[in-house]
Amino acid sequence: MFMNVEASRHHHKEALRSGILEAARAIFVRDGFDGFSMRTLARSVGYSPASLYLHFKSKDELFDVLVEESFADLYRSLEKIVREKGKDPMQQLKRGLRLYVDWGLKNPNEYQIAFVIRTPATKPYQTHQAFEAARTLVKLALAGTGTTPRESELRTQAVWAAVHGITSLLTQRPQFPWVSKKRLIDHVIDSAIRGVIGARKQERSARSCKQ
Amino acid sequence: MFMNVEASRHHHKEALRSGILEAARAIFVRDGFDGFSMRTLARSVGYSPASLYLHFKSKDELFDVLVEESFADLYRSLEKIVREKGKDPMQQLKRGLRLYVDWGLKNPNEYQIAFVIRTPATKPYQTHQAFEAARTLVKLALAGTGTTPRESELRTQAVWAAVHGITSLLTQRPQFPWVSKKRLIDHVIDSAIRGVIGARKQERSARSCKQ
Amino acid sequence: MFMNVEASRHHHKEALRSGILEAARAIFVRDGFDGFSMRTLARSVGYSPASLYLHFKSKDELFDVLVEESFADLYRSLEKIVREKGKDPMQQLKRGLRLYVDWGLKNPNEYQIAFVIRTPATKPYQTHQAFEAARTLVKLALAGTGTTPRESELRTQAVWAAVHGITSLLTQRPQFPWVSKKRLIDHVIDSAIRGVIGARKQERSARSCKQ
Amino acid sequence: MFMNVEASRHHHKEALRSGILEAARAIFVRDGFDGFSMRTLARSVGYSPASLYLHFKSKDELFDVLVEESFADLYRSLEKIVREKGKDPMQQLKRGLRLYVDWGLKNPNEYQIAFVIRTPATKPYQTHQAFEAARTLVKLALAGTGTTPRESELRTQAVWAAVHGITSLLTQRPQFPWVSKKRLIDHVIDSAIRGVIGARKQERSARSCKQ
DNA sequence: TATGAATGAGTCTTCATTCAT
DNA sequence: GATGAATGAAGACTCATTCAT
Repeated sequence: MFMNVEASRHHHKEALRSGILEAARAIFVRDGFDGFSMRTLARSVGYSPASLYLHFKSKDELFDVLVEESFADLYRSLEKIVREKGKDPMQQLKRGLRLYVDWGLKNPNEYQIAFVIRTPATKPYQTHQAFEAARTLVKLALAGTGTTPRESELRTQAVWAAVHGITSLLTQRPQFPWVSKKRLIDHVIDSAIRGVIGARKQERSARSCKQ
Repeated sequence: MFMNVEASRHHHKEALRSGILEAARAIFVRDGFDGFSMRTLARSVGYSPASLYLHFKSKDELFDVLVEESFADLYRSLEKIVREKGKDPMQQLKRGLRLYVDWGLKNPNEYQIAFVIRTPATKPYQTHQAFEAARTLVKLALAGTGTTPRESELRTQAVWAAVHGITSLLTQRPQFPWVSKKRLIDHVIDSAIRGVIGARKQERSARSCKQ
Repeated sequence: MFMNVEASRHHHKEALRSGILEAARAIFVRDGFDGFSMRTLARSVGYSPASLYLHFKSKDELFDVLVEESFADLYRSLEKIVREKGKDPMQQLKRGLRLYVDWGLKNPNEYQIAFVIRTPATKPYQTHQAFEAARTLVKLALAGTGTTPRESELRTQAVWAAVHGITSLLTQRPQFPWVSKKRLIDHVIDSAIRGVIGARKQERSARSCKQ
Repeated sequence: MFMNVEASRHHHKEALRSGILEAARAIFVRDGFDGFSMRTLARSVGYSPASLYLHFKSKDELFDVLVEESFADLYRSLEKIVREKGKDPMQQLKRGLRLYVDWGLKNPNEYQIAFVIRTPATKPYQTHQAFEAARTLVKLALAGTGTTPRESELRTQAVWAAVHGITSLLTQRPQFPWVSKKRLIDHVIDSAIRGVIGARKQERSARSCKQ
C-alpha cells in the first residue's frame, strides 16, 4: 500500500484529533465533568491550550464530537442486533437491552456524556440514531400483535426509561450497596420486557384462566 | 413561653441559614446548576458573599445540606404512605412510586440535586432515608410471599431503577418527543410493580392455567 | 467635622475608584489605546485584575467613565465662558475655541479618549454637553443677525470641525514639523470665526465697497 | 520584450504581495481595524498565516505598506490637480481640498489608516508626499502675494487642519446628527480658503473701503 | 453579625509569530 | 513558495474564599 503526502498528513491530523478526544474522555473518567477544562485537557495531552483550537473550534465543538462518538459507538452495537435476521425478536430485544446496559457500565463516562450531562438546549432536539435502533427492536418484538404505532412508541420509551434507570444509577452511584449487579440488571430487563409484551394481554390471559 | 438569649440567638441563626438555603434552592430552580454560585446566592439573599461563610463552611457544605433537605422532603411524603396501616400494600407501593415520580417532576431541580448531579464519592456512601422508605414499601408488598431479604432488596433496587429512569429522563430531556407522559409513567410503574410480584409466580400461574 | 462609618467607607471607595481611573488615564498617556488592558491596568495600580471588577463592572464601563469625565471637565471650562454675561459674544466664542484647543493640547489623551478613539456605536448617539456649550457660544455670537437655527447649527459644526482638526493633528502628530503652534492655532481659529460671521456678509461688504 | 527567470520570479512575488495587501485593505473596509488580524487576512487570501510572513516581515510592516499605499493614492489624485497648468490657482486649491475630503469620505478606513490610527512614533517623522501636494496648491494660490515661505507653510497647515477636522469627524462620528454634509463641507472649505487668502488683506481692503 | 476589599487560580479564547518539513 | 503544528503571551472575566475591620 502506498500513501501520498496529503493522505499521510490527514492521517496524522486524525491521530492527533483522536488523541485529544481520548485524553478528554479520560479526564471525564477521572475527574468528572467539572474537572474538565481546556486547560486541564491541554495539560494532560501535553499541548498548550492554544493548540487544542487547531483541532477543535471550541470547547463546545469538542464536547459535541465526544457525545457524537459515544452515541455512534452504542449505535453500531445495537445495529448489529437489529440486523440479525431470522432470530427470535424477543431474544433480540433482550440482547439489545442488555447490550445497552453493558455498554453504559463499560463506558460509564461516555454514558454520562451521552445521556446524563448537559442537554444541548440550543439545538433543536434530535432523536438519536441509538434510540431509533431501540425503537426498531421493540417494533420487531411487537410485530404481528396488532399494536398501534403510538402504543409501540410508548413501550419503546418505557423500556428505555427502565434501562436508563438502572444504567445511570449503577454508573453514578457505584458506592451504593447494590445487590448482585448482574441479577439486578436481569431483573430490570425482564420486567421491562414483560412490560413490552403488555399488561393487557397478560391480564386477559390471567382473567380467562381464572374463569 | 420563655426563651433565653442563647436560644434566641440560635433561633435567629437558624432562620438566616434556612433563608439562605431557600434562596439557593430558588436559584437552582430558576437557573439550574450552572447558574448557581456563591456570588449569585449572596446577591439574591441580600448579603455579601463573605457573609455566607458565617453560616456555611463552604459551597460544598451548603450544597450537601440542600441535598439532605431534598431527600428529607421526599422522605416525609413516602413515610406518610408507609404509615398508612390497614391499606392494601400493593396499592401503597404503587402510590409510593407515583409519588416519587411526581415529586421529581414537580421539583426537577431538587431531583437533579438529589439524584443526578455530583456523586459524593468522597464520603462513605450513606443509604438514604428515602430509600429506606421505598424498601419498606416493597417489603410490605412482598409480605407473606416467603421472599428472602436479599430478593426483597433486589426488587427494591429494581423498582427504584425504573422510577429513577423515567423521572430523570423526563426531567433532563424535556424536549424529547415523549408520548403522553402520564401514560408513560403509568406504564413504567405498572411494569415495575409486576416485576416486584415476580416473574416466576406469573409464569407459574400462566403455566398452571394453560394446563 | 464628623464623618460616620458609611461616609468614610464611601470616601475610601471613591478614592480607590479614582485611583484606578487615574492610572488608566496614565496608561493611555504612556502606551496609547492598544497598550491598555485590564491586566496592564491592574499591574500598574498594584491590584490583581479581579480587583478592578470590584470597582467597574467591565472594561467598557471603566472606559465610559473615563470618557464621561473627560467630557465633563471640558464642559465645565466651556460653561464658565458661556455664563459670562455682558461680554462681547465674539470674544466669548474666540475664547471658547481657544480653550477647547488648549484643553486638548494639555490633555492629549483625554482628547483622544473623548473625541478620537472608539465611537460607542452600541449606544444611541448622544450629543454631548460640551458640544451644547459650543453651540451656545456660536448662537450668542450670531444673535441679532437673523440667522436661522439650521444655519446656526451648520456653523457650529463647522467651527467644531476646524478646532477638532487642529487639536487632533497637533495631538496625534507631535513629531510633525509644525510651524509655530501658537500662530497656527490662532490662524485656524480666526478663519473659523470669520466663517461663523459668514461669507455672505463679507462678500456683501466687499461688493458694496467696490462700487 | 524579454523577461528572464529572476525578473519573472520577482514579478510573481510582487503580484502575491499586492494580492495580500488588497485583501488586507478589504478587511479593513469591511470589518474595521479591530476585525483585522493576520489570521483573518490569511483566511481571506487563501494562504496559511505562516505564508504571509514570506511576504511581510511582520504585521507592522504590512500595515506600514498599507498606509504608504493609501497616502500614495491620495497623492496621485492631488498631483493631478497640481499639474493642471493655466488654471485659476484659487480654484485649484478649492478642488484639492474638496478632493481630500471626498477621498476621506469615500475611503473612510483608508483615511483612518492613513491619518488617525497609530502614530508611528517610533520612526522619525516623514513629511508625506500628499502633504507636499497640498503645500504646493497653497503656494500656487498665494503666488505673487509676497507671502513668506513660513507664512505659506503656516497657511498650508491651517488648511490641512480644517479639512482633516471635517473629514475625521464625519468619518468617525457617522451617527452624529450632522446638518447637510455637503453644505457643511463647503462651509468648512470656504472658511479655510478665506483663511488662506489672509485676514490682513481682507481687513485692509475692508478698512480702505470704509474710508 | 456582617462586609468591603482583595486575590490566586481558573474560565474560554485569540493573537502574532516561528520552524521543521 | 508554502504550510501544519505548535506556542507564549495576552485578552476579558468569574469564582470560591479569606481577613481585617
